[in-house]
Amino acid sequence: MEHGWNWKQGTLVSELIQGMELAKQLRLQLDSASSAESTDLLVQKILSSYEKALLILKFNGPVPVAQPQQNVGATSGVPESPLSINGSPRSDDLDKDSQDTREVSKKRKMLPRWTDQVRVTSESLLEGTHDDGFSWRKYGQKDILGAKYPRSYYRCTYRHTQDCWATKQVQRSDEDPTIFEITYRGAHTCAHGNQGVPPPASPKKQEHKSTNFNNNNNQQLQSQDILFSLRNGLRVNTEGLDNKEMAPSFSFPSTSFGLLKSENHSFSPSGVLDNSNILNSFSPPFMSPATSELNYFSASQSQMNNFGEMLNTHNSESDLKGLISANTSATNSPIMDLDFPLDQVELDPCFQFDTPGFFS
DNA sequence: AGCATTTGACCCAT
DNA sequence: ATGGGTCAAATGCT
Repeated sequence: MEHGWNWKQGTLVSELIQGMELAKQLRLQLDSASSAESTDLLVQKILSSYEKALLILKFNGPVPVAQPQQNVGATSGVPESPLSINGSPRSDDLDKDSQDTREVSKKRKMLPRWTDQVRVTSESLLEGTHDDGFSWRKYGQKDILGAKYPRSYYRCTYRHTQDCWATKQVQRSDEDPTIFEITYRGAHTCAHGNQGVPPPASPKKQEHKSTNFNNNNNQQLQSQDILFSLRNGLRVNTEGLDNKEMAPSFSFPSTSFGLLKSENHSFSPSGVLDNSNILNSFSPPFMSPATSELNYFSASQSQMNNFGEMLNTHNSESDLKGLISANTSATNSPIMDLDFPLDQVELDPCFQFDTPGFFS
């Protein structure tokens, strides 16, 4: 462990915890309809905490130490590993060298993974043409043991042309058939999904269509995304965190986009970040093109990517992971909220987490 | 013709 | 041995 990072990590955790506590206070205040001033103050404090945390993350940069490939996609969300991927890893590579196949498989396994739960409304059922700006191609469907509905497998259309290894799985919920659990793996590296989305067919769709930002510029927008995400109720799921996959699952409440948008206008993160593009970073409800599976995001994939990547970037697995996995094992629940540590871990609010040596 | 989906088979991890 | 994930030929659609 690097001492410098330990210290920053401690501060980071401290800031995050503080932000979480403040958010809880805010929630209480909202429940009790407190004054707007105190609410604003809390919001500012929360934002300040997360900003600090983000700055810590940002200035640390990628961990230079050789790491397992699980975090190679720290900035782009998709591994930029030297592994040679030719898009046809199976039969072709088998002939050439089985090593390649293994590495491809390994790479795929290491892709960050997160899950989004989305609810299908009758409206979206009818619209049927929602798009998240990314182009998916279905490559498989399987009946899953114990699941009522089959699971569908999608990959980025531009896997071969742009070496984009993003995939997603869509699984209809047994309990609530209107809910689709979408598991994403890897972030898009293709330009298509993140360039300006083609003009929508109707003004209504324009409202739902996101202008996806370019992945290459993701870094600039990460902070905005994260702040916005947090402000709108970030949920972190550990689905898939089976102690091998490090990427936490980020789930955003399926709030209506109208609400998100209107709220966002008043969101000003202390002037440090230009949030003028935040609106554009959100993806609309969508339906996978030409598929029978309905799904839509409540928040853009890139947002979830970004946050997961931020947490992964530095591979400071120990503490954040520790917090998460500890709870996972304690509850044995596949899904849990990020706010668990504050409920289950007794923290002295006055404790100085950035005390040198605390995390070493 | 070109692209997407379907679906049985295969591979791999457990 | 089994289940999940992926491939790729067959088929469908535009």
